[in-house]
Amino acid sequence: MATIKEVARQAKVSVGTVSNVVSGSAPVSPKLRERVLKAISHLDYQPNHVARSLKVRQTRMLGMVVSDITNPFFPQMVRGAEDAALSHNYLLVTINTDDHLEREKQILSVLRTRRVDGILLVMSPNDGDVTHIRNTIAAGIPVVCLDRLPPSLSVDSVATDNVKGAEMCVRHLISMGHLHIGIITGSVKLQTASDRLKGYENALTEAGVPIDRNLIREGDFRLEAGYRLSKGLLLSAKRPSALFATNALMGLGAVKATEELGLRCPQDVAIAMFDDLPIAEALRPHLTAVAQPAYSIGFQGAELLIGRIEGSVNGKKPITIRLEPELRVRESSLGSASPARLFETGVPAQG
Amino acid sequence: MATIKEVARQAKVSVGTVSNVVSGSAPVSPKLRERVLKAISHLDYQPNHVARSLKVRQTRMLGMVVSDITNPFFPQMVRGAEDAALSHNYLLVTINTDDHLEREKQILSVLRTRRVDGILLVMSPNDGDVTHIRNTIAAGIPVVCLDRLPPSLSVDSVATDNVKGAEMCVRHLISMGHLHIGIITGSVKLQTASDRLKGYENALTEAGVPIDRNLIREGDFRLEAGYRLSKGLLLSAKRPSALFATNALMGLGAVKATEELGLRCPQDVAIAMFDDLPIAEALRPHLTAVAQPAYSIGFQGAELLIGRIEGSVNGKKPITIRLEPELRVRESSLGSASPARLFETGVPAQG
DNA sequence: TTGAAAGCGCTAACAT
DNA sequence: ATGTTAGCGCTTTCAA
Repeated sequence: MATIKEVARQAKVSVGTVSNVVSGSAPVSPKLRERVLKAISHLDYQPNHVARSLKVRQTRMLGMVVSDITNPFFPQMVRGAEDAALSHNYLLVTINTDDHLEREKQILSVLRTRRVDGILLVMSPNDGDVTHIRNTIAAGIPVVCLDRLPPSLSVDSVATDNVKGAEMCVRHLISMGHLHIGIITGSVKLQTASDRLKGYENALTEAGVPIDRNLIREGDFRLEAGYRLSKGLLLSAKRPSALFATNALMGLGAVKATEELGLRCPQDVAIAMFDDLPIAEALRPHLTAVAQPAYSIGFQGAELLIGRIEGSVNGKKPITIRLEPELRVRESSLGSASPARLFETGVPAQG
Repeated sequence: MATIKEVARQAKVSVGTVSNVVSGSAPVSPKLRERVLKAISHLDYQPNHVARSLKVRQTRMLGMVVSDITNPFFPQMVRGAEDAALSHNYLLVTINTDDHLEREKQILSVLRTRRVDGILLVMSPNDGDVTHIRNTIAAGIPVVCLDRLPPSLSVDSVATDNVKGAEMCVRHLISMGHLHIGIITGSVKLQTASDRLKGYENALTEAGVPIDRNLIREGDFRLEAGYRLSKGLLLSAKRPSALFATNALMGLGAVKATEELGLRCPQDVAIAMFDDLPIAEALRPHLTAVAQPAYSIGFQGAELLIGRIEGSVNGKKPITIRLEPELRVRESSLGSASPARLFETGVPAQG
């Protein structure tokens, strides 16, 4: 690979002039510019960005730490972040943690050593152990948290209003006549999960329906957990007439469990979930879902981060962006709870 | 951020000694090592990987160029590549092209300027215009092509045996009594697509079924195209009794079209597709699919690439790895073509 | 075993 | 407008 020196020699100019031609940071006479350009194309010269990074002390790289890109919620978010990053000439480096805190710590350390200019972080469940994040910020690397929020940390963040989304969803189920609504949730250590649970409780409470702890089942945000917890609920003495899954994978698990038990959706059990799938409408049952603006979360997160990096956003107070969820009602929740069915399964109509 | 110099000063040793402690590349006496370690933790020193990269002329970064991470086939592949990369201490930088050739060229140029050590590439449709890839390789950056193969380029590659996968799938449909099988395919400019088409034709031919060009519909690998092309086929005079979708998104489009026309799957029209979805078994109808080892493609691709980079793999001849697809038969293809139905739609049983 | 110093390829300050 | 040069933070020879 040719260096700036070789280009300079071939064009019979100084390296400074070549640099000026390449970066346009200072005027160069047409004659010399011509010669430089010719040498560049002749030598197939590509500036060494590593050397530049060392000199100007910025890599124009952003770290993106997600739990698992194979979870269909994240690719959209990553695309949003990538589009914003590239439009500002940053490169996005995405790494998965699988929600392991130790891995997250290690990755943050790698990103520091790599001197990324900033980090977009989807936190792992952490029990308040956030010193690694604090240290990263203290080392001068701005961090913007996406999707999940750190209860005990003052940091910029972009996320959906999860309480509200869950409220909308559960209110809808109640309006369809369901009073016995099971919820399957990921780790309530994640504020995402606890907020959705709170929304569920709010909606029930405002409708005067007492909270039944038996209807609340906690696992992780994977399909398998959704399947297992749903099965537990559907086989319990007081079978719920509706299931609220707190993310898409758990929702699919609920569908699988429902099917496997020979129950019809929505006639026997209604299902609604947090997160919509891009492919949802192509599949049966058409699932009622709370759509999150995943792309926007990524995009706005990256914009905010870049604002911090470049100083256009300043101020000590953390910036909190809450995006609006959208309820998409589809057939999976459209069967109303029928007293007859409730009677059959021995569950008396409540309220 | 502390530098190696500050650590050296604080530990009262030379920078060379600090370097040796950090990298372990030369022995250091316990006494000095101790002092250095203390200074490092005291200053929260993180070596500057950018400076190291400049000096040793390797970034330990791999570029991963995919068409679109929101296509559910790719996240698994990326995970495979990431796992392999991280285990060898490489960082994976993933970028989307949306199958735009111009964008691919631009990204390859960015990756060169960034001095990545190697590139994993899922090519865009290119009409044989591969000089940008050739140039990248000529510049000393090894490239391994994944999933899609360059007909006119001698380069390492890892992909599924697409001909075979399509053959398996179509043979299965034939064995279920289908002789009038429609195929919806992405751009046949991609060898991936043309190979699957070839497999389709092979299976028909070996069964003595003549190829009907009317049953072959070409679009791109997106859901919308799958939907549109399927609708066209299902509304045509000779409605096929089975649909073979050449990727998952097109398959979902086919499901949507089938539903929308009030046709039952598999009773009215059987559906089978290339690519399995991790979430497939949670959804109705359960789709018969040719599963590709996406994770393996990514993993083995990265291993091969790293082998090239580090010289453990050499030899001028390109290495071609073909992985075996696996047919997963599910309910969407289990209805056999009934003569009665064929009669209804005016299609006489053939063969 | 340790220290001193050159140099990776670039930018930017300074001199001309 | 152009050339010269110091220096970004590290690794690695070479000498001691």
